[in-house]
Amino acid sequence: MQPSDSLREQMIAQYDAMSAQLQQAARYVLEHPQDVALVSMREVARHAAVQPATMTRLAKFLGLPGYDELRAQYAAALREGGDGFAAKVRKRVDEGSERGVSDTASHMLQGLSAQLAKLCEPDSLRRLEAAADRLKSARKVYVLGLRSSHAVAWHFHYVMTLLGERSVHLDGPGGTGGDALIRATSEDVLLVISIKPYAAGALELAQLAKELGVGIVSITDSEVSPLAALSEQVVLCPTESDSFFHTLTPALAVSEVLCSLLAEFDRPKTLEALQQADKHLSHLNTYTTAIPRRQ
Amino acid sequence: MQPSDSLREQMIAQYDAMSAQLQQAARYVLEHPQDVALVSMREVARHAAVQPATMTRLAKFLGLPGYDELRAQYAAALREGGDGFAAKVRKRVDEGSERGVSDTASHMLQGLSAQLAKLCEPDSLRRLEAAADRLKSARKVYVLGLRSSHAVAWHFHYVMTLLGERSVHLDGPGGTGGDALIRATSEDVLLVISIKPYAAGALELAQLAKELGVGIVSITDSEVSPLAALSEQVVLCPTESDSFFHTLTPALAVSEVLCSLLAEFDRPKTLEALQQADKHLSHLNTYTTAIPRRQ
DNA sequence: ATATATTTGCAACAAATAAATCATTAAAAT
DNA sequence: ATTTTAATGATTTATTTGTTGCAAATATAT
Repeated sequence: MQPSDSLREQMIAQYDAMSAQLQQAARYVLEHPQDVALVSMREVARHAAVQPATMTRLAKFLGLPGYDELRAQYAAALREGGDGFAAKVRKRVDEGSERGVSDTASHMLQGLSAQLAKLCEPDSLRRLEAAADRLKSARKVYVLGLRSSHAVAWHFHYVMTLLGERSVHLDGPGGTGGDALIRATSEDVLLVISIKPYAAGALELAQLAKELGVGIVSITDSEVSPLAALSEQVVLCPTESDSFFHTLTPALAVSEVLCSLLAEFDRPKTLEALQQADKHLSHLNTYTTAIPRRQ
Repeated sequence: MQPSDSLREQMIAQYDAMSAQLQQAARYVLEHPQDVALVSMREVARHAAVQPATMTRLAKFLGLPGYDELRAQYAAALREGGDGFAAKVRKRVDEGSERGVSDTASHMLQGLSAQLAKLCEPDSLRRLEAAADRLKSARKVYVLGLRSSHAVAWHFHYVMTLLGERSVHLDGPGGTGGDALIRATSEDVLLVISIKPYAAGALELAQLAKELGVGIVSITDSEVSPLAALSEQVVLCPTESDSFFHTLTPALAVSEVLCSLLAEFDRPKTLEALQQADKHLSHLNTYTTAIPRRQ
């Protein structure tokens, strides 16, 4: 809520060393931090009953290049306060000052880290829970994700398969992916993942499923995503990244959380299913720990 | 945190009635409410990749006299949300009352966030950079990831395809995935993703590739992973999670970073490739922004 | 295919902004 | 008491802001 603390403390500490007008300005700033962020300098000055120039002088007195920097600090503070949870992580991003070659990588990773932290906000958690509940109640879960979202859809389906849940991946060669919906009923749910740019095929299938009475749960990137209008439950995930592309990492994280919530719901059943999968896969020699010898 | 709700809801409700540019502006506003309150209109417009005039038009479309009123509403909302203890305390209370399901989710997400943050350590960054360099020098990049790692492999390959790079995904029906290695040479590199438990098939193929002289770059979970011994470059990613399963999220993040580093290496070429891909995909009507009409 | 709206980008505008400059005033020191 | 110093207020200047008018481009209807 306060600007990087150092500023606030500095103002208090140096308050006695200020001139009368400066004190008056500083006092107002201390007592109305939001105004500094949200209102123009002249208006702040008017409220504080000082000359506009005094605000500039206050900023310079504090060692800042100008009033804009003062406002920027208060704006940043307000941002973090308003956002709540992601605050700490976001701060680290700003503080990251290593300018190197691997800076791109570092920035990206820190950004992703912040985005995941942001998913911990109450609203997101509510949505996750609601989505998990809806999936839980389904007889069968169809999973759909085209193009970039394919990775998320597939992973969700893969994990659900290990769990023994009745998961069906809507994907197949020659555009036959949608065929599995033939026997879908209103007892089933379709989990569809789609982020901008939205693949037309995924939307068409979702639309079709909805007309069949299938419940729709979606992982998408916006309240105004075309998917949102079709869905009973929507989980939102950010996709912005410093790079040329949208990131899928938050979407994947969301899908993993959904898997977890579903698994957690009935732990004994989950454990049993996993043991069964283990046995099956070890019979097939699917996994190894040593480097396999080739003959 | 949201502007008196009515505005937000109005935007969502009337979203479909907006023109393309208006939608783009509205979308940004919805997703970055703080920005509207804290930075100038022109800057918001720049971030939203929209003309300044469009922001004014958006405000008028919503029935407001001008953009200033829009900002005022968002500023007022931010005041209430960010300012008071009240908001935060209320949030905490809400959170506390449901110490159940959403706690699992929150824990997982925070854990993932921390893991990504850890990937910013110098050692990881060095490995990422080295891996990117090695991939950069390759004539062709084969990508391999089986079972759970399939998601990561596929996503990497998908992005690289958009970049126009010569990427080949070692995957195919009926176990024919390895066939693409037939003409692999020492000028090529294989990127293989594998985490515990390691799929035997992936290791076999990697071993084969190595015998062909193909350079191996791997994303894996441990220094003592069987992959590490085969690889010229290894990027390590954590996979531990609170849930029953190993998490793929860090691995995916790593692969996205690698894509970024490769894309960043030759920005002009990247941009050209992306434009070409854009054109191609729009010819095919791959993407949509509206809900497709079904006939 | 043509005509008619609608949407979009551009450029110019007046208003407002923060900072810089200078003159005046008050205070401190000699 | 006078000089020196700092503080304050008024004025000016170069930007930047939000808005508007208009033409090009696009979509829609006839």
